[in-house]
Amino acid sequence: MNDSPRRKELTRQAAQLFVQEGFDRTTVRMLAQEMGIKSGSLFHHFRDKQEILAAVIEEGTENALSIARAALEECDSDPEARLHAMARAHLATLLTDRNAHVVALYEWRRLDGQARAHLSHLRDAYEALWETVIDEALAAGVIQGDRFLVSRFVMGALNWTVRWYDPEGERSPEDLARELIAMLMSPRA
Amino acid sequence: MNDSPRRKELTRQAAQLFVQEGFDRTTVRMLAQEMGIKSGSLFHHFRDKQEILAAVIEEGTENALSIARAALEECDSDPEARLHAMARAHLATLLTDRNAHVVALYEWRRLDGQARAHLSHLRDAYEALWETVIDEALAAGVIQGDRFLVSRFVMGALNWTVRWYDPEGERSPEDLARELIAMLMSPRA
DNA sequence: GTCTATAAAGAGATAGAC
DNA sequence: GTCTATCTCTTTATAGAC
Repeated sequence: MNDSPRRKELTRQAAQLFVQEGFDRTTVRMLAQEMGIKSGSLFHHFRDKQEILAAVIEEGTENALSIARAALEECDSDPEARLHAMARAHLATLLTDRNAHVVALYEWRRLDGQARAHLSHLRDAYEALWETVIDEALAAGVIQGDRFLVSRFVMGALNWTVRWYDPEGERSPEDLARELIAMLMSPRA
Repeated sequence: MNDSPRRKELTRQAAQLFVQEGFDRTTVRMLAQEMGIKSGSLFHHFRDKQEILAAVIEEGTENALSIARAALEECDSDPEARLHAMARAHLATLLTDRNAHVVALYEWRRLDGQARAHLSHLRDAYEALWETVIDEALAAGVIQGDRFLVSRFVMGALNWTVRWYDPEGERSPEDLARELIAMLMSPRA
């Protein structure tokens, strides 16, 4: 529809509700209330509920991608440091930011075919970034295994943290990232 | 309500739909059609839709628990073999059986408070089994790290396979289990 | 145990005034 | 850009006949 700051803000608020309640259980009336408007007004900003979901997922994936890229640029080329940076960036968008990226991962199936086609290149770009960093680590021998499987196992371990991580607990997202990478590392040759 | 074979069969069919569509998007009419009855008749077997979900999740967790226990009994006490057995059992119930256990993991949040209270001991028992096996592996030094984090990372990597595993592809669930455990193993001292 | 019929509530979305 | 009002459809669940 457009890209106004207003729409961005509404998208951000929608993301919060989608995480809390799930997309299916979030009604347009709940969304409107969160945004401080009436439900009828919502459709001035978005064509339908699907479009809100697509906006949230686009925002969440773009954000994750740009944060990951920025984190990699601050690294030198040490494969372990780059793995670590990716894991920290991923957990930051999932557990600290705690919104749009979670929706992108957990509500992807609720996108209709058209939105999915439009957004899959973004998701693919993010996953490709992970695979690149994992390839570097495999090539350097700091981890071992199959590139495809390792990347999916690592992303799975990270994505599932959403289900059990307690922000009030003692461990920080950074602790989690460090422990996960440590768990994967092969011994120094 | 009861434990008839009929109810078990209906529960099995409900599980399939819940995996395909998600709990929220599965209507009682879809459930009834899958079961070959009319929607009104459904409420003779289950008090409400919530009770169907609770039945599916109970069935899925009990099944996962008994399969994991059986797999462990076939092992000797080698910690690596036991880890491997747990991973294989877990993936078998998720990817081969492909039903109730998936619902238990992915629709837990949709349970109401009462059902959650009633079923959490089952889920805890299953997670405790995992933690025991991981403890043994930590004690033997075949893996390293924090017991709590390792078990959650491993379960996360396994649970997320549901999202990307292709049953028509070249890799079997057994392949996945083997690769995951290999990825975790520390070098022999 | 299953059916038909329907009640009651809630959903997404639209129209037109302001 | 937001409001009120409302349409239309779908949802879960119930009642009572068979």
